[in-house]
Amino acid sequence: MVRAGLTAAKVTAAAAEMADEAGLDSVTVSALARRLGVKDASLYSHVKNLRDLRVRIGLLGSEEMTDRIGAAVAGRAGKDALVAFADAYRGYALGHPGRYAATQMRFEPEEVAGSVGFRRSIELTYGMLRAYDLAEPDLTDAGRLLRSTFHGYIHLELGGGFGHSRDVGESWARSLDALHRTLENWPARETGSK
Amino acid sequence: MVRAGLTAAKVTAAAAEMADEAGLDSVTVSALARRLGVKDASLYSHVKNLRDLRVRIGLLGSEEMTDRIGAAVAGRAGKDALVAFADAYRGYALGHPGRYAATQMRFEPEEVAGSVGFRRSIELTYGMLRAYDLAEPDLTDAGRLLRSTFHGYIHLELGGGFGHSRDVGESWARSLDALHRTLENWPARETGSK
DNA sequence: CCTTCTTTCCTAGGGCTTCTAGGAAAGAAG
DNA sequence: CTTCTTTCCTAGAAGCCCTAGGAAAGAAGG
Repeated sequence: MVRAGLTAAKVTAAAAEMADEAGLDSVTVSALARRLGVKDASLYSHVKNLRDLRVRIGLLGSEEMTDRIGAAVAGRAGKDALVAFADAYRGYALGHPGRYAATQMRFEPEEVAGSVGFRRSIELTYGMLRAYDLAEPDLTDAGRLLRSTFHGYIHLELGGGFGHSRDVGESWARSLDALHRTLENWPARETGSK
Repeated sequence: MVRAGLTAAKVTAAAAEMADEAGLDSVTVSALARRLGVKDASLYSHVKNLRDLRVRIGLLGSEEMTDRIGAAVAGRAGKDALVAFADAYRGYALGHPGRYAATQMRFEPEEVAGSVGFRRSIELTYGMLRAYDLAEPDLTDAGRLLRSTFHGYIHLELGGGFGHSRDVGESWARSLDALHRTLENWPARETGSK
């Protein structure tokens, strides 16, 4: 019997490739076993179940993604940092759609407990926002707006939700421009203005 | 043999309820058959397959949602219209998370061909943006930014992506305020400003 | 009323999936 | 060379999607 020499990390890496190629939903235990030249049951030595497999893809993706974003924003501030953050975010998501989708699962607290990706993601966001000189709760509100916009854009773009007429990259750049101005002129509390 | 008296519409309605209660992924042919007191195979007289069932939920959702949004924005303009649109959007999505998720599927052209929901959704968006006096391609860019933000916000909120500290409704209201200002002061082309 | 047609629902079954139990053998550790 | 751990296996239960072919309920027509 020639062994395949699998480990949890190798299994996860193969699953992540599959996810990017064919979509997260098509990552199944049996399809992955076929790809690895192994029987279904053998994978259960490395991974608890299907859910666990997908969670591992998500944790891997969040770490890779925050690595890239961290490198992109290093030494930048203000609009430079915003654009670098956003482009690294979008670039990773478009290049690794399956991994990205896995980062958006609804995780249980114990599933993300030992992972650094998600914590670092929050730190990076707040670090980038520092230049805009906001105080809580505006900081939280602005962070939520940014995350929502980034995620929503990518989700719609990956889902084919945008028509083909106008280049999405250009729309994206213009939206970042608009967001930068929004952050610079963040509305004061209790604005009565219309 | 006592008949259940099913039709495609009744099957879809039951499926939509299931989706809202337990998530779109848990809408399966066999689970739906159990709920309706019928054998799996019987549902295939009303629905082509699982995909078709979920598409029907999405089309139903898009029509219900645009009905609500249309009623909300009627007679309003400017920021009033924006807030009415956004609140109706968020209200429907939070109240019907399964239906909403189904509206975000990747549809094939022939699947949405006979449906009015998606077309009306575009019309409503452009109608609401009319007050901001934008010309193409700014109109498209602004529309994409709005859709992304709305969808991203709801997706993160439904996915438990926001912490519990700050009230999401308040963040939402502040973000709408910020978006309104963004639309009012939409950046001119080729801004060199930082 | 009685025949015919259409639609709804059924049984039976194939094929794919997840996952468990229990065992064999490869490779590491003593 | 023996012992232990880990990897991988076979076997099988249970659930899912979907098709084929048939029965019966209800509608439509004579």
